[in-house]
Amino acid sequence: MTITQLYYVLAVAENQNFTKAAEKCFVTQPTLSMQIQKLEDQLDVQIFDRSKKPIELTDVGRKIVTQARNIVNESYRIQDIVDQQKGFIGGEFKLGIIPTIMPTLLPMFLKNFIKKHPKVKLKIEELTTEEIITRIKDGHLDAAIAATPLEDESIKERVLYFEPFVSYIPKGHRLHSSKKIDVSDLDINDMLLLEDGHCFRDGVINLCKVFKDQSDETFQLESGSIETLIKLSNEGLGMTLLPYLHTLDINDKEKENLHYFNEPSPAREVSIIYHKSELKMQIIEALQDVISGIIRGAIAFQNVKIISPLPKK
Amino acid sequence: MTITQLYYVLAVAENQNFTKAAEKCFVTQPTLSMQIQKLEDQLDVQIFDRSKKPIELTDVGRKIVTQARNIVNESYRIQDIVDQQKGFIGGEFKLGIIPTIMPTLLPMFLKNFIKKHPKVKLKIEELTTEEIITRIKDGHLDAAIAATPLEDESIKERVLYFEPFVSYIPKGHRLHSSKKIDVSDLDINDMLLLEDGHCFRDGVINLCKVFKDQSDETFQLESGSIETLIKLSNEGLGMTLLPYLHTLDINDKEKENLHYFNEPSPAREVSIIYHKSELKMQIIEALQDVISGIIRGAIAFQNVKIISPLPKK
DNA sequence: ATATTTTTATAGCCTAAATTTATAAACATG
DNA sequence: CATGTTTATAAATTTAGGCTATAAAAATAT
Repeated sequence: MTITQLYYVLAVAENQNFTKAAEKCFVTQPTLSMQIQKLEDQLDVQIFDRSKKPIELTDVGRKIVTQARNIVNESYRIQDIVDQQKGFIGGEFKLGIIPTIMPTLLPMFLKNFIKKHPKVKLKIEELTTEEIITRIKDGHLDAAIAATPLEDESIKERVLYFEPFVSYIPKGHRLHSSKKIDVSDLDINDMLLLEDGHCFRDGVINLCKVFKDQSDETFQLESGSIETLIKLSNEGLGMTLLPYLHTLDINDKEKENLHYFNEPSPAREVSIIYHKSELKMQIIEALQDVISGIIRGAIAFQNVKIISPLPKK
Repeated sequence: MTITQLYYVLAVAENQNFTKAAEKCFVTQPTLSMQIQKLEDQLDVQIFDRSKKPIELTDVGRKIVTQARNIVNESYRIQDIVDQQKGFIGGEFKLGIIPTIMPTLLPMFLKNFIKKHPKVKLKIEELTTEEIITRIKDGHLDAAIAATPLEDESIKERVLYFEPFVSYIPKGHRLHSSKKIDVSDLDINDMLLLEDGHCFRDGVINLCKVFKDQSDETFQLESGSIETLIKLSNEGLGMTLLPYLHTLDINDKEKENLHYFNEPSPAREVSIIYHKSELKMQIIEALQDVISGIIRGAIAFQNVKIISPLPKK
C-alpha cells in the first residue's frame, strides 16, 4: 500500500470515473486501473463497484476512502512541518470567501497580501458557507472567510473582525423618518434578504423578533447580490440590511437611506476558518495578520458595542 | 514520500542506529540510508543529526517522527477496516498484562481464547502500568489488561470485572482476631505493599485512611511478587492485601489468615485498555468476550457491593 | 599513535514495480 | 446495431527500491 495508491482511490471516488480521475492525477487511465486493482488485490476486497454506472463505492470502499483521505492529508503535513520550520510561506493556497464578504474585503487586502507574501499562489473562490464547509472537510479548500460561529467540530475559527449591520430604508418606508433605529424595530416580513445558503441571510433572520410567515406572502424574492438588493429596495419592495463595509461604496443619494443602529449595534462575526488539522497554518496566520491590519481603522464602529446575530454557544 | 520511507524513519529514530533499524525492518542498511536520504532530499531538511553518536533527531526530525508515526499507524487501519468488514479475527496481537493480574487471569482465559480464535497470534508481555501506557501510545502494544481508571486521554478502557481485595492478616497481628474487617481498620503503616510502579500498590494506598509517613519508618520493604508478600507477612512483618483471584490458589494453612471485608468491599477495577484509534478492535472485543465469560462465576463476590480504590472522575 | 571494530555512505548492478502506449472488451446511447 | 465512451489487458519502457561490495568516517582497542 502506498500513499499514491490511496490518492488514486480518492480521485476515482471523487470523480466516479477512472478516466477523469486519471487526468486530475496527471497519469494515464491504465495506471489508475492497475494501481487500484493492485490495492484491491492486496487488501482482498473490492473498493469500487464497477457494475454500477457511474462507478460507485462499496460499503468497505466508503470506509477506506474516509481513512485514505485521512492518511493523504496527514502526509501533506510532513512537508508542512518542514515549511513551518523554515519559516517558508509559499505554495498554492485555496481560499474560499462567501459572496457578501468577497467584493468588499478582497480588494482591501489582496494587493497587500501578494506584496507581502509573493511566494503564495492564492486561488480564491466565491462560495456559499455550505459549500465552504464541505470543501474544507474534503481538502479542496485550505481556508475560507465566512460569518461565524459555525459550530462545526472539524473546523476551527479565528475571528478577523466584527462587521456591524446598517439598515437600508428607502423613502416611503415606515421607518424612513427615524434617524437611528433599533433592533426591536425590525420585522422580517418587510425585509429583502439574500438568497438562501448565503450566511448573511441566516444572520439577519436571527436578528429579527418575528419570523417570516411563509404561508401568506404576497411575494417572495431573494436576490443573489447586495447591489440588486439595494435596487429592489429603492423600488419600494422593502427595507434591507447591509454589512457595514458595503455601505462605504454606495452612491451619495443612496447613502441618505442608511440608518445606523442604536448601540449595541447588531453585527456579524467574520472569521478565517480552516480544518482542525491546521494544515498550512503559516499561510493562514499570514492572512489573518494582513486582514486584521487592514481592517483596523476601516471599520469606524471599533468602539461600538455590538451584538452578534448568530447565537454563541 | 512513501509509507515505507516513513516507517524506516521511525525505525531509525527508535533504534538510534541505522544498522539495527535495518535488521528490524528486514532490509539491508544501505537501503535505509538511501531511502532516508532520499526523503530528506525531497523535504530538503535533515531529519537526523548524524554528527551525534548515537544518532539523534533534529528538531524538525522530532516533529516529523510524530507525524510519521501517525501516518504509519493510520495506514494499518485500512487493512483493519477490511478485516472488520470480513469478520476476520486473526493476525499478530500484542497484549500487555500487569504483574498482579498475569498469574491468575492468564491461565484462566488463554486456553479458551486460542481455541476460539486460532488465527490470532497472541504475544503476551508482563509489564508495569507505566510501561503499558507508553507502549500503547507508541504502538508497541495493541492492548493491555490493567487496573483502571487511568485517566489518560489517548487510551480507552473497557471494564472486564471488579476484583475485591482480601486482607491477609498473619497470627499475632492486631487485627487477626476479628473475623471480618472494615476498610476503616486499615493503617498503611503496618501494611506490606508491592513495589512502586505496580498499580496494585496505588490502589491499596488509596484505600487507606492514613498515608504512610515516610520519615519515621523502621523498615521499608516492597516486594515484586504477591508470593513473597505473603511469606513476609507470615514472618510477622505486617498484614497485606490480596486481590481476590490470588486467594484461590494459596495453601489451606495460609487461607486461615484471609479476612474478607465487610460490604461494601474494596475492589480494583480491571479493564482491557487500548489506544483511542481503536486499531484491531475485533480482537480486543474477542478478548473482552472471552475474559468476561470466564470471569463470570469465578469471582464469588458478584453480588457484593464494592468500592473502587481509585477515584472515578 | 595505530590498528581494529563499528557504523554510515556510496557505487554499481539487478529486479520489481510504476507508468506508458496500444488495443481489446464492456457498456451505454442514439 | 452502430458509435462513442469507459474500463481492462498486454507489452514495452522507465523508474525506483533493494542487494552486494566497498569505501569512508567514527569509535574503540591495542
